[in-house]
Amino acid sequence: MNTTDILKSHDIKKTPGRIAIVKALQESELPLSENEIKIQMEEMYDRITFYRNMQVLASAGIVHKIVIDNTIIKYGLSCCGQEHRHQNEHAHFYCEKCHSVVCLKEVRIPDYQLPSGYKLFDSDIIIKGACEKCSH
Amino acid sequence: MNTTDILKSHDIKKTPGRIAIVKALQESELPLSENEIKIQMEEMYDRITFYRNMQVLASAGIVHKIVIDNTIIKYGLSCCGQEHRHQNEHAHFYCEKCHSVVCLKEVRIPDYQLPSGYKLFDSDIIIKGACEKCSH
DNA sequence: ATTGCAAGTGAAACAATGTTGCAAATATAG
DNA sequence: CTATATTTGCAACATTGTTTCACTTGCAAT
Repeated sequence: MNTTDILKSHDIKKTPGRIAIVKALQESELPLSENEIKIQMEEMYDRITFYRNMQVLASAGIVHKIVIDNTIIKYGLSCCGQEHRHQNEHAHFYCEKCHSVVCLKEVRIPDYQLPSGYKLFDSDIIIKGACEKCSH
Repeated sequence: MNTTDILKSHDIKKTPGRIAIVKALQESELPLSENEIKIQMEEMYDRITFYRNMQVLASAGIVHKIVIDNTIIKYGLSCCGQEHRHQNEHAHFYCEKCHSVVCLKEVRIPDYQLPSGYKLFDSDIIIKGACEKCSH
């Protein structure tokens, strides 16, 4: 699906900032940080608009925010906007050497047995280590 | 183990700020936020010293930092400082209604099968939902 | 108990991440 | 093309965290 259609199919207005964010993520294999997206957006980038658009894109399920720790944050493109709560959850891998983040779609998240009375809405799994390139 | 001995056994100098932080966590069933600890510390609290002491206590394995998302951060007392990487890892539960955090020591973290070449150092699991009190 | 000094503290300044209010600009439906 | 609801961009603010540096303190050796 192209960038315009992704936005249109979620009833989100097609603005230059939003198109630039989605394009940057589509052209990248890996989730990107705000700064990496900012570089691609060049002079179009505005911090406040960026945060607001990220909220819009995340609520729509088009992107997901990956919080590695409170200072390392990445944004990943979800699969054609089909990523919502309770669906398509996947773990994220953070390489402590090259600081890249990878969506581990193939790592299935097991069913946790929560203590009785607890209700599960969502879960975030961050796996830290060394990626293929960095573990030699 | 009392507060003083915990610090002494890790070769960490016993200062009023550190004692106050560890005491606040010992007296609480649940992990606490900076602000909750600050309230207990009263006029002794100083932001810079707090962050520095948290780093010291975390590297020693006395406390662990729990990042729910980049704006909700809690600090939990580890079991007698025996919590280090690769050991005693446990998931954390965040109640989206009352915003409390619970260490889920009984939820075992399964072995993930990472893609080949990837090395695991550590993992953080945040489970979000409603706690016992809030799910009725 | 005193002293020396490494370690810890606290103030100021800075940095990154994020939010809110408001006036101006714009996307899109009709 | 126009109307209008949405979006943008600026200013200001909030939270979380770090760095530098002068001053103070914990504690071990005497």
